[in-house]
Amino acid sequence: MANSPTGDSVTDRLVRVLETFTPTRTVQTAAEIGRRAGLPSSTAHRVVGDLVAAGLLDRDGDGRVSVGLRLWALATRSSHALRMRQAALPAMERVQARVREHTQLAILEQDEALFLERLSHPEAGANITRIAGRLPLHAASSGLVLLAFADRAVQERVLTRPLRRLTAATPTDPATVRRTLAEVRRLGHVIAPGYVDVVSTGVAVPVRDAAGRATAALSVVLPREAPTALALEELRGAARAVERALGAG
Amino acid sequence: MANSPTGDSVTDRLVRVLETFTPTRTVQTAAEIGRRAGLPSSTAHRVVGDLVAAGLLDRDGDGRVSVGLRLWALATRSSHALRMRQAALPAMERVQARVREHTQLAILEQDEALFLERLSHPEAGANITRIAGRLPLHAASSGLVLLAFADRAVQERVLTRPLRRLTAATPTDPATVRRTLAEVRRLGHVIAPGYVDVVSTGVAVPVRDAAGRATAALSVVLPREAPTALALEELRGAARAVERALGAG
DNA sequence: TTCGGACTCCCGTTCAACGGGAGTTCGCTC
DNA sequence: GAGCGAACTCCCGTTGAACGGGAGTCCGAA
Repeated sequence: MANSPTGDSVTDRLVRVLETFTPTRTVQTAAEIGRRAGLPSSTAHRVVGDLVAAGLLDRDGDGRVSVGLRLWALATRSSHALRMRQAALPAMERVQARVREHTQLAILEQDEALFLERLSHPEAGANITRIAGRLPLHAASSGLVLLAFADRAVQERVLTRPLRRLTAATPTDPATVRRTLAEVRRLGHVIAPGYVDVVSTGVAVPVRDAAGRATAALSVVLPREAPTALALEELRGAARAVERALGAG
Repeated sequence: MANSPTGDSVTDRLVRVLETFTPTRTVQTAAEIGRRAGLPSSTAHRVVGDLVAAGLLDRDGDGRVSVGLRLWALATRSSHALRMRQAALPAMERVQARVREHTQLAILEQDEALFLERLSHPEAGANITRIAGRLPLHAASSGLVLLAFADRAVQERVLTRPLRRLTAATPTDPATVRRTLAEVRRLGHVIAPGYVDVVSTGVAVPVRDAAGRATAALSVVLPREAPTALALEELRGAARAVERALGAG
């Protein structure tokens, strides 16, 4: 029946189906989903029907479906993301007001940096990241602090896999990244010029828990050659504020 | 096998499991989940294990589990909630800066008002609603505008079911609510004194689509006897801004 | 009118999920 | 430290729900 050799439970497939949706592809037909998830047509239609019935997908006027609000409502029961966001927002607003550039909050998820929140500044330039967007840990400034203060196991896993190059400046040599991580641990911050986007520099600091691990990263995206001192100072203060808020909450 | 008589697919059960989590109960043991979802012990443990493997639940140090970040990441592929939130946030920030009270964004979901976002004001009092929280449509000011500009079918469904009383002031007579809805349609806003919480008054306006239906509601929570004129004016402006942003986006 | 794609329905096959039950671990109480 | 209960894991025979090939419908484009 299942032609796929490795573990393919109903739950796995559900996740696969949901993952066919991306920020730029938010509505699809059942047939498209089936093709992308590798399901036979009749199965795809049945599964999509089930998910619509359960409210995890919404069917619009025509046959097209999108990820359902129900799922959003269920997901917000995720205490971690929500609590982190709540704890960080006030501090992020302060940073953004002073630095007047994009201010971001990211966490480590599935060996990538997942951006939970972003405050944009109208005067600031364009920005690649978006809420719920992801970037590789070795490239984004947020990712580097997350990685620097993560479990050794995560570091090994990430560094033994090929490191994707986003720009000419992206470090893709594991040894280089290792040196950067050591430096990050020493300084408590990272400055990543052009790693993600040639015209901008990311500045990031960790939000750490009692055990010293980074539970999140706060970052600011500056123009490539802009001074970083103010951003760094603000981020440090914000990180401490978030740590206090998490401890208190 | 399935002892439950009515439709009980794997997907349904997955949703039931996730729904055992609430904003105040964000971590549970597998056994607790099983009890609350009405599953036999061995099944509960197996199912929870599967969900953890799929990343939809996270297991912490001990045996306890919480809703996984993975789910959050999947859910944010829900274009509707995310786009609405993005479109509304700037306008909400303006309202909050001027009115200096809790400012909220809600949408209609599963015949309830689902709060997508809330900006709290430190000077403002306590507030019942929370992000991802829900309130009945006939009680919350947001709910009333959502209901007033919703499909007739939704209105009938809601009004033919018993209307829950939250405070002495909550309207629970369908005829009264109908009159209120007509009024809301005429005025384009609603003022709900004490319906949800005796000490506060909700003021809400609809964000409408091209067809005139409410796609969301913006609201402000004021102290019970506070003047509402400023809030109303700000909300109206904000709603128009959100409508423009949605149209442009 | 034909063609192709999206979708629905049907139905025989089959295997993965089911859950009872036994066993293990842990922490608490007396 | 014996006894107890709860949480959890593992095993395994049963079975019915999910599977998916295939045929049929609908619709729009060529």
